[in-house]
Amino acid sequence: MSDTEVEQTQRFKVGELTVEAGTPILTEGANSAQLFTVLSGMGIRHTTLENGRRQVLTFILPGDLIGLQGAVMGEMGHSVEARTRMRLCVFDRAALWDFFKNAPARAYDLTWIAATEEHFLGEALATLGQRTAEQAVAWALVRLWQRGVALDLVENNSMPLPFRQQDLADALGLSLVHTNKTLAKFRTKQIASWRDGRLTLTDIDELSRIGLVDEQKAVRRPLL
Amino acid sequence: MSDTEVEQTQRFKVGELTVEAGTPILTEGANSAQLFTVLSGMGIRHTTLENGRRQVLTFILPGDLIGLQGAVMGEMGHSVEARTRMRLCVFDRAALWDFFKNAPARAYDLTWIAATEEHFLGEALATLGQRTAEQAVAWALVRLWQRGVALDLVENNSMPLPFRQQDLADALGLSLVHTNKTLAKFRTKQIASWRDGRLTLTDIDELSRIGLVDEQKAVRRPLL
DNA sequence: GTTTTGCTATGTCACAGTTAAATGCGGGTT
DNA sequence: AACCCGCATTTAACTGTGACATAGCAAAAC
Repeated sequence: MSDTEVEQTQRFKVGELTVEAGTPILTEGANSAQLFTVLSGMGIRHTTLENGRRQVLTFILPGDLIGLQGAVMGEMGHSVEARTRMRLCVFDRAALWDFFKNAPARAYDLTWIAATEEHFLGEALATLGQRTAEQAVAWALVRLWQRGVALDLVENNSMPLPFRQQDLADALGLSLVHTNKTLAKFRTKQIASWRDGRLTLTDIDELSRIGLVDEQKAVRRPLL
Repeated sequence: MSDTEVEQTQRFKVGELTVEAGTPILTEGANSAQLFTVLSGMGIRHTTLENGRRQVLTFILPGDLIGLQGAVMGEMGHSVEARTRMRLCVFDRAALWDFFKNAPARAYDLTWIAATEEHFLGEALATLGQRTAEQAVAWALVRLWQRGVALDLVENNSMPLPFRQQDLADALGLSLVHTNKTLAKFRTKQIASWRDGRLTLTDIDELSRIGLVDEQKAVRRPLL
């Protein structure tokens, strides 16, 4: 971001917020008055069907924008929940329109962010629809790993991954048992190990091959 | 759209284009110089995995915007293909930035459109992940029906649906055979009938109940 | 008129993944 | 020390869906 862009963004920033793990940040169906950029910490976006089943839409990592959908559509289509303590930069929704009028470069970035989220959801849709369970778990770990690399979260072939196995299962439309078995298989084969809230990759090439990921770098996207 | 908005949009319109059924409009991986609004006709957005399997991301209906993702991200993450003859309103990608500078209201609508697409993909993801095959097919038919109603395409409880069963199967991550069997079940139960390129709904309430759809109206969104 | 092609329809069998239940472990609480 | 809770792990039984094969039909091509 250029100095001008930082200044423009700072003008719409209301403040910062810290939430503890487990805190609901946004609620499906509610009308939210704020958007947030994630400064640190991790969380999930999820939605619940009438049959009580939960779908995790995306895992939230630092740099992600939260709440744009509700801001422009008037009502949140999903909920957002913290999985660790999170620090958030808070933006006022009412200022969104001023943002478009006074900072077109930043507004363009917002559309870019929305398009990137859409692209990722499309990739996830293709995963659920056309990858097997093993391929899907591999795909998810590779994608999370790539984000971790981009965020400089990786040390000694390991990065924090403070989610539950049920979270990954609900993201991929798998049962908890099958997800557990698949992760055990990767651990046994010494490809990847996820335990104690950390992901360790031993063989990124093999995991990418299993997940049918062409190992392109994480998609470039702006921050708000 | 107000008169001013129409004028602003018209200034970025390059022209109109008619494509025949089967024509690829945008290609995954390519860099596209244009965006399109669908004036008439139908198509599909799809992507193909390394294993050769095809995922249909969305069905394209009149009013949809095509190519925004490629325009802001620099490269199309999926392909777009006409399923019938389609008339498209063509916008120049190079003019997108001017759009943001000179018509903030229209730029805001673009972000709104992107957020709406994202919301739909989230709902589709939840369908693939947490609905059974029967529930998924019912969900898809209800959502297509609702769009048909909003577009005034429905006559005598019937609307055009010029897609193949393989398209729906690939949208829901199901096999063609299973999709065929499920559609047959709906026909036998006299809930819905899809044949000869037309969808006829006999019992929208029952289909909604099966599909776990709360029958809210189609999400409101702007046009470009 | 015949053949080919694309799509839809149907039957059968196999299995990838689900469901239900039980167990183990570590951390927190009493 | 004992108990409780949340999460991970494991096992067994089950099934929804996929794969395969075959057939029918209409339109297009020859």
